[in-house]
Amino acid sequence: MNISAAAQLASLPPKTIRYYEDIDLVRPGRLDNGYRDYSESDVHRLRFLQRSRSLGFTIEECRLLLSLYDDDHRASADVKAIANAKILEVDRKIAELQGLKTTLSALARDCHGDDRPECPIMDDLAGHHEQ
Amino acid sequence: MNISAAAQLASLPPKTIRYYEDIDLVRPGRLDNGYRDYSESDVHRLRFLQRSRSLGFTIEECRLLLSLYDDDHRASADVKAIANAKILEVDRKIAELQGLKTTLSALARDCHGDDRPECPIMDDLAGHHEQ
DNA sequence: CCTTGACCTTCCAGTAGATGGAAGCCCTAT
DNA sequence: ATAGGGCTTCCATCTACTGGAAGGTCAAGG
Repeated sequence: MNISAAAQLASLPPKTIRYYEDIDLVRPGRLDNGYRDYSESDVHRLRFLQRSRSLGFTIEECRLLLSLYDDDHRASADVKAIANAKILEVDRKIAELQGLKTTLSALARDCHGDDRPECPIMDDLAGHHEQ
Repeated sequence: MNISAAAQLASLPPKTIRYYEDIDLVRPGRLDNGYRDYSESDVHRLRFLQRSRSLGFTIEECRLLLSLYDDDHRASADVKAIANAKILEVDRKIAELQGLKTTLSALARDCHGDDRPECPIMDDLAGHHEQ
């Protein structure tokens, strides 16, 4: 499959996909005419990248996550430890999004749609969980 | 409060906080000696920025969200519409994180901690929700 | 067969969002 | 008064793309 089909499936611009190849995150095959040729599994990687990047993971974090699947030489114990660490991070992000949603919902609820609300929501703006 | 105290409370580097001032996201006062002076409400803004940036919202999206609280001239109907749109986005992000967590949990579970798992999890890597 | 248009390629420049380091001022503490 | 750490500004660098130019490829139509 060519790059724009892959782009469609992965919800990523072709430019970004080429960039991911430059930095060795994905290694599509090439056709005789020089066109990149993406397999199903390449598209899976790309979708994974799209998802985790849009959720605030850095490229290097994504590379690490992908390496969990790639690296046959990595000890399983390492894989497990890294995966568990990332799960905690994901849980934290979910909690933060839920806090954000609470803030936004309060704002939407308090807006009658015709006048400016009193909104002391600013107090809540930053969430209340200490870290 | 000076910049490093604010940095501590907001979980942001001082450098980033100065940058956010450059691009007019936060406007701390100044002491006579030229030092920046952060109020509680400045720190709230910064925490909010830290939170939403780390969750994948762009600076311009953050600016929009903050403007919901700032702009006394914006119609309430607009605030409500924007807040509701962002709530949908937040819900989508939460769902994606839950998908990511499922993937990572499966990986951690299938790793016995001593040997390489069979892991056909690659199939699941990109999540299964079409967009 | 040849052109037109929509692909694809590489390369190089520019943007967004920070981040690092130098040079110098401020403050407290010995 | 001088050593330390914190603060300031400014400029360079980095990450993660994004845009555009210049040119090759391919399927469709005249």
